[in-house]
Amino acid sequence: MCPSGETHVDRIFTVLEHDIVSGQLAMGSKLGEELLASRFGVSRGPLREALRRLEGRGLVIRTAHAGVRVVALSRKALLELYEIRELLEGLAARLAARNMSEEEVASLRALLDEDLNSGLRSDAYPLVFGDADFHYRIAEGSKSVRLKQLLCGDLYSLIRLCRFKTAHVPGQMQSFRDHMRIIEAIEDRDEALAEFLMSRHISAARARFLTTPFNEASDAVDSLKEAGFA
Amino acid sequence: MCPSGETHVDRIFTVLEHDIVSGQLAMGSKLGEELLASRFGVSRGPLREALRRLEGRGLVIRTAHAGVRVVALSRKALLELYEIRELLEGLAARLAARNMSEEEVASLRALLDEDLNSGLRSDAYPLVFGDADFHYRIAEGSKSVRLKQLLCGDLYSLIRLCRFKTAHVPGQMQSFRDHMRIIEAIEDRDEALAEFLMSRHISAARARFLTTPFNEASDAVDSLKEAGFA
DNA sequence: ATTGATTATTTTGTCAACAATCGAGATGTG
DNA sequence: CACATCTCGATTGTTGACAAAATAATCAAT
Repeated sequence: MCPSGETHVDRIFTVLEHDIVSGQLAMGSKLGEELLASRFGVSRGPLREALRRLEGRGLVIRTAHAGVRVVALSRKALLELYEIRELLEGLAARLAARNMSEEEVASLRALLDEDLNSGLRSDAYPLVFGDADFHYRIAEGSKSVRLKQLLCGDLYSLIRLCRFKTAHVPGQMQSFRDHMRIIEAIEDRDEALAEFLMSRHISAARARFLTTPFNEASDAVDSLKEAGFA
Repeated sequence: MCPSGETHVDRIFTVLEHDIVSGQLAMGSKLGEELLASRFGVSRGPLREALRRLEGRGLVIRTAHAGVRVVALSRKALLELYEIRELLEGLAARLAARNMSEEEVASLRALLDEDLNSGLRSDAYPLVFGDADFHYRIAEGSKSVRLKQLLCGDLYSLIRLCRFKTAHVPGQMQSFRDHMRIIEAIEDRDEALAEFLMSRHISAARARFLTTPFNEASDAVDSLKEAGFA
């Protein structure tokens, strides 16, 4: 029933995590236990445990006797995430310039060159994925397990959760040029420059986000909180 | 049976979290379900859910059909944590200098003055608590809920987990002087200085940690990992 | 005596049923 | 008509039992 070690909880956790960070489950959605359990073809027990794991990672919020909902990130929370990510991605770039193997550097360079050829003509969608991949590899290359876990597992997930709404079409070219400069710094093993460029890269993304209208429901959440209802 | 909203899972989670970060549960300890369930006077269901929450927060590690153990932090992992905390605590100090209310600043100042009077004569133990309280208030004063959650909930917990072993008796006076300088910077609303001082404060702690012999079992874990057994 | 396979026991994973709690709609009252 | 209360339905919290897997113990063979 459980092929090769993977338990039901693991499977459900993975699927739900993906559905949340990919935006298929809207922020604030209620996750009824009975419904989800039947959808996954399991009992409520394993499902609840998977939800508890998501709760521990801050992707869902459970209120006693009321059920669990997908976390609703307010504009303020998003800005906090960007502020943190600005520092941590910078650190990752610095460590990557120090610790990445030559093979990893070459592979990343190849990835960027490929994006340059295929991504320029078309829409922004492949660039979004390319962007995710780029940052993922930097985190990987930092050789810091905890840092990679923080950036890829927690922070980046939550940001991507909202990125799908705020189309960041403007600035995609600038973003790509940032990436090019960053990998040049890494190739030169210039730690300080890599950190600076990456920090500024995130800072620019935050600034771009700051100017977006942000017509989301989370604004309503903010209003409620400010009014003292939550 | 459940007085006012707090469910069994919440209670167990809180107790276990405290027991882990306070060192009462040694790193790598196995947490048998049946035993713990009887100790808490509940069934295995809620206990497992609490463990799943801890798993999501990275405080325990579960291997399928083998049980859950308290996370064993290697020396390398500790250093990674210090590296991250250096940046994040600096950010917290900068934001605290910007966002802390006058009351919070005054209260923090009072706390330090009190420590100065009561803590100088005696052993280092109250200073450890004072240190935790100091950093907690800075994180709180940053007014960034995510940052506070990261520092207090995850990073600081894990570091305190090992702090109890590495007696940081040397440098306690220097640490206290650092705190004094930091609050002065916050009182002056000098964001850059507060960030710099706090970063250096953590950096010094890391350097101190780096020179400790570290006679722990996690070294064995490191050796095993390097040998490719895990 | 050590190694290997095999059984036994313990521990974990899952399930279905029960109890407790909350929310919505109905009902009665000012 | 507004408002408070009550009842009922639905959802969550908890439990004990059962199935599956892994560790521990047993024993035979070299």
